[in-house]
Amino acid sequence: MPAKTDHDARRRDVSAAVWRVVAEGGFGALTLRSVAAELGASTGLVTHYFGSKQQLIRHALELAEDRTRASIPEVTDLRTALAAVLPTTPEVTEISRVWVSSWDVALAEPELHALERARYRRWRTRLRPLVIKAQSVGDLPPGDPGDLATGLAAFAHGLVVQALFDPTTYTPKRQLRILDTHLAALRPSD
Amino acid sequence: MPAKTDHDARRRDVSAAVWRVVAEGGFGALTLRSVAAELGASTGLVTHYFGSKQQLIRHALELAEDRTRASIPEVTDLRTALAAVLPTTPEVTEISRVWVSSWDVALAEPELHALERARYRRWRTRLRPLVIKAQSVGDLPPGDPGDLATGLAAFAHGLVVQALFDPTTYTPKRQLRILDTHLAALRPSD
DNA sequence: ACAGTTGCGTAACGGTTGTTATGTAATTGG
DNA sequence: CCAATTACATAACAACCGTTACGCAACTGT
Repeated sequence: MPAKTDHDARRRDVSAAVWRVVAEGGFGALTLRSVAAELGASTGLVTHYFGSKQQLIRHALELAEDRTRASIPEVTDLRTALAAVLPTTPEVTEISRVWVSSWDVALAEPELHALERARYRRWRTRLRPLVIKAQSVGDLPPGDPGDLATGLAAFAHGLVVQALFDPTTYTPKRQLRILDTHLAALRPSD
Repeated sequence: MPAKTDHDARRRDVSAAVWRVVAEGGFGALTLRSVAAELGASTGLVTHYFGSKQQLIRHALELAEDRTRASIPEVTDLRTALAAVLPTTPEVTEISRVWVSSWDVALAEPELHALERARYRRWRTRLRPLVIKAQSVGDLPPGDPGDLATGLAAFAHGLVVQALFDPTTYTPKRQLRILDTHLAALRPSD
């Protein structure tokens, strides 16, 4: 019944083209035709694997999530968890670019808005035990771990945005230094 | 020679329509026709006052800057300066929405990218003396004031984003509490 | 070998986009 | 009063958008 080609492999090709388009031009540049052109194929191929533009956008966000997860493998340490989201490598820079870019469309469309909110909640939930651990060894002051996780996530993402707009100023080394001195400043003395 | 209508007043009308469009739908929704429709006028009127779409985008960013400046009047205190950018009022929420939304197009277009970088640099420069003052009275630990300003700006903007996506969780009160406990945690216990 | 299914290029469709030209009414200075 | 200028609606324009339909080639199970 099924035809020759490896469906999943082809889908991954389209998927990769979607990523390249969004990584370079943001979500404003994501169109069926730009993906097709990036792939050197026709729009028919794109619609064959992704029925509509909504699904393309959805898929781009899933890709961002997958790549984020892949770039942050099983972290048990707060500093590492925060350092992992900073654009200190081309890979993470690309991912960050896509996330920040997605906020325009995510703020406009209620469904994507809810998705992004859920994503943030998951991130803070993942950060929470690391915060508690850091508190227990005296690396962080006492206080609501949720608020602390929010603050640290905020610090990290805010730094991401500044680094994206000013990569010359915020070299990888400088980003990590700022993170480290920030964490050091948060450590209660004794 | 000139005709009847008050040119500047009319221009402000168009300007207000531009703001309403961007505040509600983000930069993805900013088109000549959406502005005209918002104004109940024709596209001819819009192009009469703003020649091209580039200028419309540019103007929307200027508006955001103006409103930001207007909502942060002559701040001499670090906490107030940071609290002023948090979306704790409808007005600041609207402005924040526009800024975050603008990052998609700002990351894509080199000219807007440079503008946003400059804007961030100005903000940090304005924050710097407040940081130094806070350090001198023992509210902030010693260290590079530039790095501290970056970190505090990052914290604030990161909190802005989370609050925009989760206003139920981050009520104005909670935002300010998170800010205050964060600043308190940064105070060296000498 | 043939019927059925899949892969995907081609292309048409109606709608929207930014830009530009045209027309017309109203105002003003001489 | 008239020539010049401005304000703006109307609308044409080519380009582009997402979606859909069509058609053909290639493969598969029977």
